[in-house]
Amino acid sequence: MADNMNGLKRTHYCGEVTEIGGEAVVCGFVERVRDKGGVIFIVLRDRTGVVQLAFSDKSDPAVFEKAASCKSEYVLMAKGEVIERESKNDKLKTGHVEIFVNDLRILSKAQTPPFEITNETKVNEELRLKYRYLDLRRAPLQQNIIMRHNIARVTREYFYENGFLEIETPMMMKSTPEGARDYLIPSRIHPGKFYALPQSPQIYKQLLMVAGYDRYIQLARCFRDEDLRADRQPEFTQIDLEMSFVEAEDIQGCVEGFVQRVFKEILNVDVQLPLPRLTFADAMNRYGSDKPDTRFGFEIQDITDTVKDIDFVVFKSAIEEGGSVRAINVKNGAATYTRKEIDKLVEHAKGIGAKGLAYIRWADEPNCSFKKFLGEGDLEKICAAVDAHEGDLVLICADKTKTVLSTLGAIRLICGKRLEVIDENKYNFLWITEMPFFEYDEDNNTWVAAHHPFTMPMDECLEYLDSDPAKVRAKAWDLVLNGTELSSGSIRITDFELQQKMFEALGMTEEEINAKFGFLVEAYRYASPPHGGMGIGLDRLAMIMCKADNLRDVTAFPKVQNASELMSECPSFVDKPNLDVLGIGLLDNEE
RNA sequence: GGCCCGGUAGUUCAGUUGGUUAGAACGCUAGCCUGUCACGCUAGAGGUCGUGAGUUCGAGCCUCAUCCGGGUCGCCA
Repeated sequence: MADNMNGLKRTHYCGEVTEIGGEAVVCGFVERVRDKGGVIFIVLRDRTGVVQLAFSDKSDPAVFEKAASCKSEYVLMAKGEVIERESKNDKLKTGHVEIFVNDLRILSKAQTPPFEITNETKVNEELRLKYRYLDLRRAPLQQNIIMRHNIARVTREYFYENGFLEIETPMMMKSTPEGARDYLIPSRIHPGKFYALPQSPQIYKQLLMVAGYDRYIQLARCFRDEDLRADRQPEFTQIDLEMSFVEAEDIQGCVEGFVQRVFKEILNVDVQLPLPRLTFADAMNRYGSDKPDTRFGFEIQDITDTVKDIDFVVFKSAIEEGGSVRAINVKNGAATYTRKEIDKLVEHAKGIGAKGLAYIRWADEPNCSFKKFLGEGDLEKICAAVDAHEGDLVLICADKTKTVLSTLGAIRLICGKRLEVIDENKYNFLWITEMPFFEYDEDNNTWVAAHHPFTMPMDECLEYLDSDPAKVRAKAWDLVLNGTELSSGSIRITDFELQQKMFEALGMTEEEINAKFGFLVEAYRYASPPHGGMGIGLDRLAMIMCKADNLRDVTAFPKVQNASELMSECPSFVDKPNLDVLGIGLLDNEE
């Protein structure tokens, strides 16, 4: 039988026992037992830190014997006098004190855990996720979860102070199959009908503006049934906001104030405002990405003009087909790349869709992979064009411009990481503006909305809506932090006629529009303030602020790559009666 | 769905051209130790080498399939 807590009340958290003298009652988990024979030390841990308990065989034998029986991860409560340690441990906040225990309660015994609960761990993540509740005892993970709490707290404080109302929107809503796949919820009362979990509260927050709530904020759970990545979980939390009577700059200004506040308060990092801006077109041209990491250089340079007369078929055919030749100059001693490493980069480029990479490696002298096609002075011209010097590696890609940019953008990131030129203590925010309104869908030869279909086109682009979709830019923008898309926002269409026209431009028939979004179009018939808003990825923000490299480290109970949870083993089959009541039969897996 | 990486005691890893009884560290168990703090010392237990098939006199190692996990491309309006 375990002991109880009768007669004891916690007076201190472990990490807060710092004052010598007086009595303390602490609770927590056994981090470590050091049994010296006549004296025993137990390190006790809770979420605030650790404190050392001391026991002697000269004092109460019952207490001493109980201390000797303690093992890792037992849950204890201990009362005793806070005394000075004979020799101090400078590594700990409580390293100068210990509690000389006169009342010890073993509240719960633990079986030996499947892995050691230590701050640093090399244990396979699969095992840690199966026993997530044990992994979550580890201090680094607890600190991440606590930091995430604090980010959420500061978020609420900031937006409340700025006049935002926190309003909950439904988790069960109408399925709108455009964009990401919905998670569906079958309806028992309406057999054959389904609710969807929200991909975002987009429509509801717009309707809150129609309803006159003016400023809305919600830490909204969102769900997308798509494949996972290190920075993508199927369920995630968005700092969702919407504002009335504003232009893009007003929303951006509000969010800038928020990031400045949260970085100052949580990390004591000063974020300089206003944040830098880059148009979407410039971002693509310079970094080959709509979410560039600007903490390092290696920018993409267009050398089409420089190489247009060189008799190298790879360059020639790319240019003739309307593409371009572009290069990145990988500095920082990249010429030390071995042939094997360069081959690997080329393979990677091929994996992205490029036909290959040409290169100039300038170790002792410029060594060029397409030397035999070069004329007198050509090499010098190319080197001059990209400012190449000894020690540099110039990687060149020739193809359709879109392919060239995405390839070099990806290769740039790989080189940046490999050469360790990225300052981990830097926080480079960047607004990406003037996003394209449409994207060309090459599979179906149609234009599709690059954003949700409620996004307002830029005023001067309205005339091209029908005639030249490629020219239309949106009143939409992203906020990028260190190469991660943190946030996305737009001004919404509030004119029902324009909204109708947008749906039509996206190829929807009137019937489809009415069936899917009729209630939204109708709402705008009753007048609406001009409005817009943003969604800020709370998980990604926490990930970057914790210096984690995946969302699992800032999510208490994350899913793995196949969208299952290793601890509870969900998703799971359900019994046939439960399916019957929903009117659902299965094609496969029926036994 | 494609590509890349990984899977050997509880954990982290080593394991030679394919060759005797598969090792180490930590953890665990038992004992000793009055000042440890990654405590120390002694002894011990602990393995279907992810799973299945194949090649071979012989497979942890080679081949094929498959499962699980990670990264990434597609996908994520």
